[in-house]
Amino acid sequence: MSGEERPPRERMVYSAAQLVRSRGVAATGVRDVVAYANAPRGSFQHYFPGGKDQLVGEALAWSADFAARRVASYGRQAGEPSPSGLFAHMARQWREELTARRYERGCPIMATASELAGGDSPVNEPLRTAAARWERAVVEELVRMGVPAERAGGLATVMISALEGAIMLARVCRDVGRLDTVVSELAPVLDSYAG
Amino acid sequence: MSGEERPPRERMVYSAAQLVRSRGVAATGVRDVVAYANAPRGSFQHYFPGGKDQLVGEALAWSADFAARRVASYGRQAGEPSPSGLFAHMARQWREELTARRYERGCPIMATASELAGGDSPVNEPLRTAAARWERAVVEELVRMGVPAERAGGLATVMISALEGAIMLARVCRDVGRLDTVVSELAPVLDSYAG
DNA sequence: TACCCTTTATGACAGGCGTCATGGAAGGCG
DNA sequence: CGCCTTCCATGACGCCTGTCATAAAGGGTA
Repeated sequence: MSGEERPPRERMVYSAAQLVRSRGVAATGVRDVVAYANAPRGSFQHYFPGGKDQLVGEALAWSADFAARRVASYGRQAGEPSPSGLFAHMARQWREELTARRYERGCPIMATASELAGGDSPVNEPLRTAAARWERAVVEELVRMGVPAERAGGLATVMISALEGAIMLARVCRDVGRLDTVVSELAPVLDSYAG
Repeated sequence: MSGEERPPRERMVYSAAQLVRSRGVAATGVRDVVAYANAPRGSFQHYFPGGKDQLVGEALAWSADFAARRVASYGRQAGEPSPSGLFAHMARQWREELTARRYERGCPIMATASELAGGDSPVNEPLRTAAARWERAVVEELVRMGVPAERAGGLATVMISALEGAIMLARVCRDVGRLDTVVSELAPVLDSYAG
């Protein structure tokens, strides 16, 4: 998009994120990432002395940052913000992504978790951090719109859980309608935080 | 447990399911499966001429069957069945599984979806069939307890989505509390199918 | 006994993986 | 000029992957 393209290191992190969330961690080779990023091969071991684990970890951090920004963007463009509105905002972005890219890419956190969360990989901590960052962004956005703090945590967990599951079902069934279903079904609970 | 152990073929399918849902598809080698199942190595290519894809496909079918049976078991042991009761039933089983096995194993459908649902793998169809089988089992259980048919589909989608996402978060954060949170937050919506 | 079909055994193949070692360009700076 | 740090290039290493080829047991049946 922009005239000058980003430096190789950044391109590799971004590329790793995209490849991981579309085929998973194990199926994403470092050579693939380098080629996808149009980066010099020798640069990989220079910028990522920690190897593949470091690359995946940074890809997760990048993704979490991206997700957090998306969440925070809701407050600035919503007239009358509400929990269900925020949830619909998040789901809509995924709906567009899935249809535009034909269900090619899913959530990098889910992909990494499925493969690594069960063991004791070094990527485990970046993974937990990424999930926490995303969750915290949702909580902060909820609190900002008036949801009591002790209620926001639970709502955020439900929103992220349902969204992740719906993304998965949408990809498996090749049907973005799952996202709409979850949004409309969940709207009542999300907005009844007063009761 | 039982005196006579199951035939090698069945053991391999079962083992494949367990390994896939703990480390993912790509990280699960056929040699691993054979060793884990205590099966003769030469038997793999005899029973699964379709190779790894066939094995993973059958592992998914087995898992879906297992999940469907678990769902159906609720109706037989619940005094006053309700949607939220069914959901709590499903979540409780996962809670026990995750704590007993220390978050080692997740959902095989999620694991396979994360790696393969984006492309055009032969495993894609078994994957979709497995998800549909599980979803259908939930729908049937809901209808059996009096939920209108046109409402059951949406509820089942929400339940499965939220459960899958909560499983993921629980594994990432090593905290089964996420499951309890989702159960208690979702209870109101699930039981308000009359309105 | 001989035969045949099912099941198991074993070794090899080509290819990909992550990582490492080594060496060369590029450019600021004394 | 020389030096040194940053960045890139290239080839190789050992390991593991899924698959195949080939052959040998096992166990009924005629």
